Amino acid sequence: MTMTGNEVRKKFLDYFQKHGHKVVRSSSLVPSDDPTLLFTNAGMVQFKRIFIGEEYRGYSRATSSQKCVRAGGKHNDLENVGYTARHHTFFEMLGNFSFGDYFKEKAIEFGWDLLTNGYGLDPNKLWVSIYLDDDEAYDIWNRQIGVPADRIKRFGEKDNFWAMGETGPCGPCSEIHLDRGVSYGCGKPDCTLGCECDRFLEIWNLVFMQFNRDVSGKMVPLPKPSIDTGLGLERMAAIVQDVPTNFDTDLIYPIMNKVENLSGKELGESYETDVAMKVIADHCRATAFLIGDGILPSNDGRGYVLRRIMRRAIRYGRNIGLVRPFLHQTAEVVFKIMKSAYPELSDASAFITNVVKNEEIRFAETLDHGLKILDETLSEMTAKGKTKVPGDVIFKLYDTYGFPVDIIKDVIRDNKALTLDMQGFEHNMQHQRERSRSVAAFSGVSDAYKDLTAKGFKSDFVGYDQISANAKVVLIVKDGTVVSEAGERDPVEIVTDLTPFYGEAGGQVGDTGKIYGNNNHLKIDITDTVKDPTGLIIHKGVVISGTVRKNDSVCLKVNQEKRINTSLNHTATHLLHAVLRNTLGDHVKQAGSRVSSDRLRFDFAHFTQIDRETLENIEQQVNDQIRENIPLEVAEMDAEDAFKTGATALFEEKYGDRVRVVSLSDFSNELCGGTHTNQTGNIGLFKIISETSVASGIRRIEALTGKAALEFVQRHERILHDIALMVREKPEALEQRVKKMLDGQKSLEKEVEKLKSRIASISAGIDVAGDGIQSVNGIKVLTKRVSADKPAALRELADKFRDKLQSGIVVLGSTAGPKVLLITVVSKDLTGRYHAGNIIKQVAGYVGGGGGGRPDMAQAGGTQPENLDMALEKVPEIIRN
RNA sequence: GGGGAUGUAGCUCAGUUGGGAGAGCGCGGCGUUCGCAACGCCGAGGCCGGGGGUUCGAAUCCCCUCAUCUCCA
Repeated sequence: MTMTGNEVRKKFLDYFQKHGHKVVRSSSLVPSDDPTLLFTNAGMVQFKRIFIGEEYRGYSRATSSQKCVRAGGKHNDLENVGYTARHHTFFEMLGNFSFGDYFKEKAIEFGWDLLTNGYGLDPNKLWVSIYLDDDEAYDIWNRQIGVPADRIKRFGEKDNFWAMGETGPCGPCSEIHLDRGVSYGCGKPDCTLGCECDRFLEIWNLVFMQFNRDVSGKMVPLPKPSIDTGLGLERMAAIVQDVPTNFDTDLIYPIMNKVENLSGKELGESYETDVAMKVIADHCRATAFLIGDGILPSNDGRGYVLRRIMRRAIRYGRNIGLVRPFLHQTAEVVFKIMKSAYPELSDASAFITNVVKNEEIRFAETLDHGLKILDETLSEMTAKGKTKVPGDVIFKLYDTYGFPVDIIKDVIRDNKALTLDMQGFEHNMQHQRERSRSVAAFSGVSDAYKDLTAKGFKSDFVGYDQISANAKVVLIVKDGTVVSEAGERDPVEIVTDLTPFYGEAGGQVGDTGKIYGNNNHLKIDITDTVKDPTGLIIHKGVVISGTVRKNDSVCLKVNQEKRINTSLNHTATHLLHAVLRNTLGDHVKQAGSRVSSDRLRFDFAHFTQIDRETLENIEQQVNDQIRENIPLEVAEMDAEDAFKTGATALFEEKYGDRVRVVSLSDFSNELCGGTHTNQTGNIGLFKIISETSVASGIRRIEALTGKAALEFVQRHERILHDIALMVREKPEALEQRVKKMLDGQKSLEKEVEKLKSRIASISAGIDVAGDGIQSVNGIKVLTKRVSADKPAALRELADKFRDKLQSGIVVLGSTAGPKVLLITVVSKDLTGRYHAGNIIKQVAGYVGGGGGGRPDMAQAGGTQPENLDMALEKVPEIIRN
């Protein structure tokens, strides 16, 4: 009986649930409270704060199957994928966790029991590694479990000691390995556990967290040792299904199958084909899940890593003849495989497919453009007889145009005469890396709050149905440190046991207001309220009068007007979100929002600009719902239940076990912790004020509600009214009127230009009666002062004179305000002997300017109008020389 | 966060130490044709992304800004 990958996952979670573990949903691939980490890369990431004592949850045993991505950042497996049996950018990590509950003994027991009895592995094929001096673990393995001494190996810090970072919790670990038999091995006589070959497969890592390493490197025993384990799902599936690589399991193989169909190639055909198929299979899993978690391809941060993964897959696709967009098709196989474990992924399939296809098209454009530039560069080189493509040229193609180096290599491969200066390229890359290295500053939770959060303290938010409340001051922080009291003009951060103040979260800004105490002798002005990742609500403000002390009883009052306006905007945001999905399609995903008292901003995934008509339609629909005066309903329920009801959830939000679902009839249904108005009618009016782009594939709508919306409309109406008055026309007819005026203006401008040049011609005496013409060196030379206000007018005149002269030189001058305009035209037959530019330079010298131009036409100017006549008189002399 | 590139006609793009804004496709008219395609002739269409500066003069040089593409972290 073989187990499917989904069954392997289920068996693991069921086993630990049976043993008192809480089954926890996989957290998002975007770590919710750790900006230093690019992606969730291990099962313990979502429990990190619990391990270091900054957070407390209602359970001490947990188990999960965690989505993980290792690409970019510290753990980067990207370049290895495709060439090995087990490297992935995306994988699932099964794990069981103990937070100060059981320790080594139980962890080892569970692990062994599940592997041998649960998954049915042969105990005689299992090997164990432990940390050098961890005799405790040795005893458990050897005496209690009964693993013979010759199958227990001790390894050093590199292999069997785990640490979260330079400092923090750490401890020895123990790994369970499987001997797959000599057929997988290298065949060397000394082949044993630890050998580089494929015979021994590491399957399960049990981490015994028992120390805390401080900055000096000293290791202090933790009060409550913990357990963190990790078992790769794909690897386990490969073992259970008895297949050589993870790629052969039912979790991944169907994707490669699809690639075979699309490309017409077959696995096993050649090494290159196999690599390409593995790369595509792996990368489209990562792609699907990353986009599913709200990341979009972009040019920095997480989005950039996603783009690199996608483009790598596309590149390998080209190697097996997949030149048309294909990645979105293979991604559909991922939805199918993962549907039972991750239903939300296939729910978002239309959106994900769209994003992928869009990126494929974009990359194709980049490649086309790059190929064109590459061709030009290469033909230029061969023309000059060069054979080595310089490193900086390769770098420029890559850096500026995003043209992949391997494709340059492909092109060169066909052209044997050329070589690439890869060393020079690497040198440039290195330089770029050094130049752009910058510290990613992360202002985490201040140390001042750690003691409080470690106790599991959470501020009690009572602001959903009241805007003032009495409470006790629990913590006062001044300049980042805990203080027992704060006086007048002190900037403070205050935590109370309960509060009606909403802390900034989910796009809604924090409340402002006042805190009173001590019979109103104490007054604190609160300018912002934030919510830290563990649930503390922190009031930020300044003490206006009196002194605030710890344990004081105070009264907190939220600024009512701002709160109400914010609530209106928040409810309107939900309406807008629902209308957008109904109107534009299910691919519309919220990508961010900001709800404040004076406006609302909503960012969402959509590929094109929304035309005027649709926008108006959206605005109308939102207002329709407002007039329906729908009562707002709020329900608290288990997160699992909420997802089942199909409530819209955001990717980046971290949801607890209990969630709040905000519904407006059956029109809108969203997970939301924000404050709302209780009837949609309160919103009054909803008015969109702009629709713009924020990033590729993301649009932003800004809108107003209530009074602000009305004021906006009135302001615009007033402007319209004033303009109508100005042009004496009804507002309804303004458009026609203004268009007519603009058209009229344009034709008038043209008419003026025409007339000006006619006047200039006439006043210049264009018929060349001999007036002003001299013979110099046997050439007809015309110098004349004319009136022209622009260089173009002067040019036109000069051309006319030249045409009349047929052969000769024309020098014209004019004054325009404080400046002088000059022009010289030499007829074509004389350009060999006279250069207009040289002549004009000398003439311009007399009027305090300079100039130049082509041999047959040159322009100049100057700043001394009083010298113009004198300058023109000098012309014959200049030409003579 | 730090670099590089691009922005010119409806579209794709030229524009060479700063000196008359262009081509191809598309569009309109006329001609050829029974009609269409094709072809020929003529024509309309541009704050050269926006703002500031240097200069007698800026699509071109400098600074700022916006948008798009791209690399690195």
